[in-house]
Amino acid sequence: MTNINDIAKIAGVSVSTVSRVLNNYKYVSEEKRNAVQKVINDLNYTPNKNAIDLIRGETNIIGVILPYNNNQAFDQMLQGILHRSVKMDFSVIVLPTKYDKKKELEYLAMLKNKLLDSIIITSKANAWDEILPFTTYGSIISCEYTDFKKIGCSYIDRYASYIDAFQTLKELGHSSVAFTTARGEESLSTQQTCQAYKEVFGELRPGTYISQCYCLEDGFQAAKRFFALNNKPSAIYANGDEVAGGIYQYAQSSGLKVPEDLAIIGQENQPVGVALGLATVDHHLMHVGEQAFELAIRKSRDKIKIPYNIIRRSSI
Amino acid sequence: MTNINDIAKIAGVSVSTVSRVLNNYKYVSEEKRNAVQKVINDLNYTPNKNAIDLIRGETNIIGVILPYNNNQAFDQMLQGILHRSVKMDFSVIVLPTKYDKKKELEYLAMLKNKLLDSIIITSKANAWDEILPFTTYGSIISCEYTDFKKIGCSYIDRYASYIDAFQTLKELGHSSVAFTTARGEESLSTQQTCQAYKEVFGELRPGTYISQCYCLEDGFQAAKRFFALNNKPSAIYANGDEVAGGIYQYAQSSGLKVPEDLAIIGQENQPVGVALGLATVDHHLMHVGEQAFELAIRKSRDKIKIPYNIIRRSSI
DNA sequence: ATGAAAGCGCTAACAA
DNA sequence: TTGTTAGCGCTTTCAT
Repeated sequence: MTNINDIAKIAGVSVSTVSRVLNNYKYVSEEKRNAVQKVINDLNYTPNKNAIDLIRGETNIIGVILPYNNNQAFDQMLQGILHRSVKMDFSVIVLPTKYDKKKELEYLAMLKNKLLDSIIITSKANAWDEILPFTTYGSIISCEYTDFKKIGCSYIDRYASYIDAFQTLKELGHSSVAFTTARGEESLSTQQTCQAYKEVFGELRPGTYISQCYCLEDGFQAAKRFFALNNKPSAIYANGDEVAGGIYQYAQSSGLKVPEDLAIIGQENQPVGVALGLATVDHHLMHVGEQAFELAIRKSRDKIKIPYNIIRRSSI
Repeated sequence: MTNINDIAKIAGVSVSTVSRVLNNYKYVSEEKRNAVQKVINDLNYTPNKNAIDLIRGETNIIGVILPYNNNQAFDQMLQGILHRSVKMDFSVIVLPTKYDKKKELEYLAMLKNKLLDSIIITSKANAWDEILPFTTYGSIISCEYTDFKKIGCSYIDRYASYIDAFQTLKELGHSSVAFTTARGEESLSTQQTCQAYKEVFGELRPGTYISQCYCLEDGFQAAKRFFALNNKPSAIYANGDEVAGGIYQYAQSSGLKVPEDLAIIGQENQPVGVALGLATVDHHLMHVGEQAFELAIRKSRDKIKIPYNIIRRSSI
């Protein structure tokens, strides 16, 4: 590894002069500047960013905490973040937690360790109490809404969107509505979906929803289970278009007409939903990610609400 | 920022003792170890990873160079890499190039700067000549095959798979086959597809393929253009299942029966293909990513070929 | 305009 | 077993 000392020695100047050339300082004579530059080019030298970061205490790297790397929703936010980061010359480091609290805390420590300028949390395992102290060391942005003043948010009003989705189905005349979720009751969005269901339909009877739905096959199996019940649903609100696609496949395979026998509505406006003509609630998660990135780099603590919209297609 | 000196001072020991406690060295008396640990806990101290990396010259971070962050294929490889990285306690930093040669070189310099242990290249802009010198500073793994001894590869035999796909269509009786690609002739995989086409069907007439196909809508438009030609295809090989899905939609919308009037085969076994019953060539790109990660961390220069397989569904 | 020297926070010989 | 000290590669005063 050739370093700044080598360059200085060969160019016949001091390390500080080399540093000045490197950082485009003034007060360097043209000749010395050229001499140094020549050596830099000849030796194909590049400064050690690590050493620079160590001193400067800034990295131009932002971390993204996300639970899994195989979840459509988190992926979309990540895409949005990457999108913006490319333009702004920031690197993005992906930090998957699997909802492991300890691991999450370790990642947050990277902020303290000056390895990261800021962290975007798409979904968290720890309580905010645990996370808040780290705001001392860098900005923390959440993709879920929180009241805490120290946390910037780029979020969607999930509860309102769930209400809206259920309301839409109700207005179409459905009284027997089922739904699927990703994680179980430990998940905020599952809780909110249940809450919204109660608000719209009055009560949430057991068997109304099925959790652990992530892919097409999960959707298929969920539909199968719903239709094995006494109280068969006339509409299903899926937690994603892939799952909705699986439900659609089940409908097809059992001769159910969509939407006459079964209405289906998904989420996130994915290709599979477009292809199958499935209605969907588009939460614009990519946009959520993009805005989160903006908040992160400008160290803002604003709360930005990203609007959702329902896309009506032939499945409802 | 409280640092190792503070801890040492307060605990009444030397920095090296603190360092030893931090790194679980032996030759530290229980009492000193406890004393140090107590101060560490009290002050909620965490070592500066940056400083550690600077000395050790290792980071436990690997970089992934990919052209875009919105391409199904690259995403899948990235998923595979992330998958493994979680288990191995490595962080992954995403480095999108947009095929910008300069940017790519900057990323490779991160290897030199000891910011990264190794780099996985999913697709590159620069020639290997430009890239090879960086192997001095860390391992570089390619997800495309190359002969260069210094580069480890986790790859698929794309050419063989293209041949196989075209051959499959030919054996089904198709003589008028069209195909779509992502990038144009500057792309290796486009070149290989063309080559394979020639090998199987003898010649590649103009209008046989359409490039810049990335999503459902692109597929739809491509199909539309194919069917505006005099020589309409009886089968289309799409460069992805999303594009294949768009082609399927076009077929539906113009009353073409699949596969009787138009056979469709896609790539990568995506949900949309499963939902629509589209045949596909599964290149197991996630697996490619997983293996690339393995090569990266063990600094291997092996060449691992990942087998593909054709999944026959009702669209052919 | 330029250089010497003091750090940044840590590890790792080397002594003791 | 413990402490002292010399770096890692760079930036940044402070002199000159």
